[in-house]
Amino acid sequence: MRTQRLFQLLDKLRAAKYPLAANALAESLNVSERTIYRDIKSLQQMGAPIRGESGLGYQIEKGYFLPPLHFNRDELDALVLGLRMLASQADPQLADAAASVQAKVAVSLPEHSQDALARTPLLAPPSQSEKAQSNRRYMQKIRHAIADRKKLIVTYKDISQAQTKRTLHPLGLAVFSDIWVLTCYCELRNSFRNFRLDRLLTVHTTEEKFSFEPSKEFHAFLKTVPNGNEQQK
Amino acid sequence: MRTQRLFQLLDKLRAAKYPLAANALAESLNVSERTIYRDIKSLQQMGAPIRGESGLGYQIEKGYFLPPLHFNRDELDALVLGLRMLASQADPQLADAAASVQAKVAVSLPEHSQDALARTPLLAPPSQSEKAQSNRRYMQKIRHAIADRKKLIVTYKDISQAQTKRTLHPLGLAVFSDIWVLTCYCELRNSFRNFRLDRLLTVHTTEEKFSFEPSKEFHAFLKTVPNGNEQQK
DNA sequence: TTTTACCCTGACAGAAACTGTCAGTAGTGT
DNA sequence: ACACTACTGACAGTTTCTGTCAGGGTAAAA
Repeated sequence: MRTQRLFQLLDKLRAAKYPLAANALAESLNVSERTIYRDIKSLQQMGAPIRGESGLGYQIEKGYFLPPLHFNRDELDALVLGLRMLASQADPQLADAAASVQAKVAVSLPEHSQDALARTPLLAPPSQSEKAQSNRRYMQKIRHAIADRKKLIVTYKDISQAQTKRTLHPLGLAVFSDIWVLTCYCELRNSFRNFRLDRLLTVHTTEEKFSFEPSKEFHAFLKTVPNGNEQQK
Repeated sequence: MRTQRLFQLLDKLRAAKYPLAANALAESLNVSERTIYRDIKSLQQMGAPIRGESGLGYQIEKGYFLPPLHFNRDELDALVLGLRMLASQADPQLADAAASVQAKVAVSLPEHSQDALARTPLLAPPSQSEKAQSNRRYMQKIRHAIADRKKLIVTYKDISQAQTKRTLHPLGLAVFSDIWVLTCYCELRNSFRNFRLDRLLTVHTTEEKFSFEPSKEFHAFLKTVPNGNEQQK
């Protein structure tokens, strides 16, 4: 538990460009400042080159304990543009995560590649269109419900403008350029249903978890789709 | 406390030439065997390549130094979905690169995260629409020209269906959900011009390189765009 | 086949470590 | 002087960790 957090702390420090203050770290790791101070001390005692400056925050000597990752130019392009495309459409939390991935990968790269990362001339400007906004609206809630296997109660406006309210097992999300579709198992109809995120009127996460039933899982749904949509292996 | 011991354990395994049995490790670290089993399990979950064989003991793959990257669930989601979104629209070479990034990251991840990667229930099915196809058509050529700073000669069909042929300095690409736009400096007009990839009729890469002129570079173009499109912080 | 030498797991209660809170000191830059 | 931050000690409550016990496996030697 603590060990995990120590590694997370290291990761955050490595990824950060500027000094990080204890209170910021405390918040992002969901512990008190006091604990951060204790953790930092532990890391220092274990040899990590972390220095803290009053009024500033903590910094770690760069290059400390890094895994050797080697990406060629195409791979860097793919990584950066992929993350940018995601960030341009996803909810803020996921967009932050994308930035954090890029930061973590960046520090584990040779220096000349680090510049290349940020300067990649492949952009995906954040979309502020109405559709994009409504996609984002419940995205985070839905992602979490999928991950936690919590039932959702949603009201949905279908193509004919009719509103329906259902209890669902959220299974997965699929993106078709700018249309996001939530795949669910519908309790009422006893079958798989898909919902466009921009047509969801309300989404309520229940505390009730749905249990594992092979025939009602995402992979079962995918098998019903002719064009094997499973992305690469 | 425990963290310390985990490192000691790692050290002992690395230093040992022959397999070490749990009871020997227990004695040298002054804990019970049970604790050793638990510690080993923790290390394995953190990605350490330790294998235990009945009747023998534990050995670690040599050359292993440190549990490397750590991504949380959101970060893994961002990485995977970002790469999938990219792969759904990009040219085959870039799509392959995306797969390769995922593979490289996967191997540097703790065991339990590796599964999570492939099973992420966030998809972006490859788009086979006409528009997607025409986006892909010259994408690779263009990416390389941007990277190599080689002039392009293109014929383009603009909104009014008029065809034009130009010599361009390709500077960057921008993605707006399913529309890909190539930003260029146009030699003829002496200004920046944008071209939709799906409106390009022909693209020819010349061997002539364009030289560096700050006012004709991508970052100069970006400054002319009000909505600071530079991604991430 | 039996024995030996190990790996590995679950349960549980007591021990130890960790944590938040509070209260206070000290350094650094504006 | 003020704002902001690193740091430390003490203490009680909570969580995690540990050892013990009681099994179940596997692979090779005897």
